[in-house]
Amino acid sequence: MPEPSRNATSGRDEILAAATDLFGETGFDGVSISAIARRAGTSKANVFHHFNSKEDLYMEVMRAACKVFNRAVKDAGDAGDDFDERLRTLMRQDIELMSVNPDRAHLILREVLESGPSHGRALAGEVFDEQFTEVVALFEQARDAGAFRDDVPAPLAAVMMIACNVFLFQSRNVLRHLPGVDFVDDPGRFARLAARVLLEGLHHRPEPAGQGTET
Amino acid sequence: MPEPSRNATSGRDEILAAATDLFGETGFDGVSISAIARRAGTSKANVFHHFNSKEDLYMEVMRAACKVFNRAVKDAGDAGDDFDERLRTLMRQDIELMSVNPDRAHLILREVLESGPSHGRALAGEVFDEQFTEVVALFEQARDAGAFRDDVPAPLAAVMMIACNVFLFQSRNVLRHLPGVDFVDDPGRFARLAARVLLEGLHHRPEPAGQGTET
DNA sequence: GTCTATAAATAGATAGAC
DNA sequence: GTCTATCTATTTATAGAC
Repeated sequence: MPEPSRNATSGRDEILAAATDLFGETGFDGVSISAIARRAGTSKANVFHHFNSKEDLYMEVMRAACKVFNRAVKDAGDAGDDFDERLRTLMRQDIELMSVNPDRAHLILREVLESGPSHGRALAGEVFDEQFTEVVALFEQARDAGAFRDDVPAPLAAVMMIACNVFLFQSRNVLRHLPGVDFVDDPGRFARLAARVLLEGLHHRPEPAGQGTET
Repeated sequence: MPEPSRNATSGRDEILAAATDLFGETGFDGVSISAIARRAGTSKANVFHHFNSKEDLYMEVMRAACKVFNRAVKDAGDAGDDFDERLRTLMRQDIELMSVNPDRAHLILREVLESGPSHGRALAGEVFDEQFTEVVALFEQARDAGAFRDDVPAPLAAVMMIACNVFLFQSRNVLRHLPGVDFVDDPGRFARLAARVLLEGLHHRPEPAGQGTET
C-alpha cells in the first residue's frame, strides 16, 4: 500500500464513493465516467489515472460492496440457539443491512438477478451463495432437530425467506405508497411478522387436510 | 389503424420484437438503436422512421408488455372458491406467465424495482398495483371468512407471496445451480410447496407459544 | 418504407503540461 | 495527482434519394 500524500478522503476515495453511488443507482450502462468525475469533483482524466478502465472502476466498487456484505453476513452467525429467534434476527439484520447500504445492495442484487454483461457476476455470486448456504443450514438444523416438517425442502424455505427480504428492499419505494402497507420502514416489525408466517408454516404438522403428502 | 402493405410480421413489428428482446435483457441504457436495427434486420434510420425516439420505442415496448401482463392477470381471476386452491393456482399461473414472457417480465420488474430514470415507471406501476391489489383482496376474503389469523396483515401476506414468485423468477439462473434446488423449472411444484407454507403459516391459530400477540 | 450519408453530441480512453 | 486538450468510436437523430 503506497501511502497517500496526506488526506484520507481525497482523490481515489472520493471517486470510489461517487462511483458506488452512481453505479448503484443506475447500473453500469447508465453511468458515464464524466458523471462520476463530476460528482467526485474532479476530471475524467483523473478517473482514468486512478483506474485503468470503466470496468476496472466498476469491479473495484463491486469488490468493496461484496466485502461489506460478506463481513456483515459472517458477523450475523452467532445469535442464540432458539430457531425462531435466530430466524427473526437473521431476517431483521438482513433487511437492515440492505437499508443502510442501498447502493451496495443494489449493485450486488443487480449482478445476481440480471443477466448482466459478465461483470462482477462472480463476486456477487459468492456473496449470494454464502448467504443462501447459511440460511439453508439454519433450516436444515431446525428440520434435523425435528422442529420442522420434512415435506418442504430446506432450500425452498431458504428461497422463501430471502425472497421476502430482497423483494421488500427492492420494491420499498413502490410498496410504501400502497394502501395498508405500513411495514416497509420497520425491519423489526416485518421480520417478526414474516418470520411468524414462515415458522408456523414450516412447523411439523403432517397430513394437512385433503391433499396427499406429495413431495 | 393504417393497414400495413401486406406482410403481418414486417418492419414495425419486427423492430418491436427485437426491441422487446434487447430492452428486456439489458435495459434501456444497455441497448443501442444500432443493435435493435441489426437484430430486426433493418437500418437505424428505419427504426427512427417508425418511432420518434429511443424513448418512444421503449415506451411502446413497455405498453405492449404491460398489456400482456394486465390481460393475463385479469383472466386469472375466476378459479373456484377454495382459498387454498385459488392461492396455489394464482402462484403457479403467475410464475408460468413470467417464465413464458421473460423479457416482458424483466422490463416491468426493472421499472418497478429500480429507481430508473422516470421511464415507463407509471405503466409498470399500474400492472404492479393491480396484481398486488388482487392478491391482497384474496387474503382479505380468506381472513374475513375466518380462515386466516388476524394478527398478520393481508398486505404483508400479499408481499410474501409476490416476493416468492418474483424472486424465484429473477434469480432462476443462479438458483438453478445451487445444491438442493430442484424446483426452479417446475412452477407447479414450487407453487404447491410455497403455498403450503404460506397457507399453514396463515391459518387461524392464535397464541402460538411463548411470544405475545403483538401486531 | 427503406435505404445511405451525415450531423451533432457524447462515450471511453490517451498525451502531455504542470 | 490533477489538469486541458485531443483522439476515436459510438451514440441519438435527421436529410434526402429511391
